Amino acid sequence: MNIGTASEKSGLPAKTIRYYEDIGLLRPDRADNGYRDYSMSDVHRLRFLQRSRSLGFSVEECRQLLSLYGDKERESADVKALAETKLTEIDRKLAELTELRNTLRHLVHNCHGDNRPDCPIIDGLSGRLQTQ
Amino acid sequence: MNIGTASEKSGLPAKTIRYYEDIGLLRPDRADNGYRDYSMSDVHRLRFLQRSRSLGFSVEECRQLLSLYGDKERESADVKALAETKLTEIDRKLAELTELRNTLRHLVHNCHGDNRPDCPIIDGLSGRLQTQ
DNA sequence: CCTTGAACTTCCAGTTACTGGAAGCTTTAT
DNA sequence: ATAAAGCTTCCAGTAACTGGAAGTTCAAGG
Repeated sequence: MNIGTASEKSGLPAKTIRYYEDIGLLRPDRADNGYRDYSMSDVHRLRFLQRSRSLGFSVEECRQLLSLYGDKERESADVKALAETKLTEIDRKLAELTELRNTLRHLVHNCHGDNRPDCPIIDGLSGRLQTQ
Repeated sequence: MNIGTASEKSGLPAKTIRYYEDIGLLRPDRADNGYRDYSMSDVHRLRFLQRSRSLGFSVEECRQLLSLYGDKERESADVKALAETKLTEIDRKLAELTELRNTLRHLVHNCHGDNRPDCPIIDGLSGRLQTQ
């Protein structure tokens, strides 16, 4: 499929997809006319990139994560160690997102826009802090 | 407190904190010696920035979210509308993160590094796709 | 068959959000 | 008193796109 279709399916702009190719994150085929030709597997990679980038992982982290299923040479132990590391990070992100959601929910349901300086929302927005 | 302390408490590098001041995200006091002097409220803002940036919100989105408790002029309806919008986004991010975590968990517990091209992990890593 | 517009190509420049380093002033610790 | 650590500004560099120009290719209508 052409880059436009891959863009639709992955949720990434064509510009970004070409950039990801430039930096070696995927290598689509080329058709005879010179157009890039994306497989479903390419689209899977792109969609994965779209997601993990939007969740705050760096391109280099994404490159590592992609190697989890792309690199046949990789040892199982390596894969597991990397996945474990990322799992810890994901759990932290989940906890932070949940807290942020609770805070905003509270704001929507309980606050009236009077913005007192001691509004309990402030703590929630910034997360738990060591007091001092 | 000095920028070093604010950095520790917020989890942001001093460089980044100065940058956030440059682009108008906060305005710490200055001590007589010219050093920046951060209040707990400043630290709250910084910690909030650290979190929401690492969760994939842009600086401009963070600026909006910060206005939720920083801008006394803001109408309650505005605040609520913005918070609602962000809530939807957060829920989507939560769902995606959860899926990514499940996938990695599966990888750690069930895979053996043989990387078959039909490995069920591939689907999980890239999320649900409209098939064709 | 011709043309017109959308979609594709490469290349280069600009933007966002930092990040590193130089050069110099202030504070803290011996 | 002096050395190290921490602060200041400024300027340059990097990461990850993003926009636009200039040209090619394809699909549709006359």
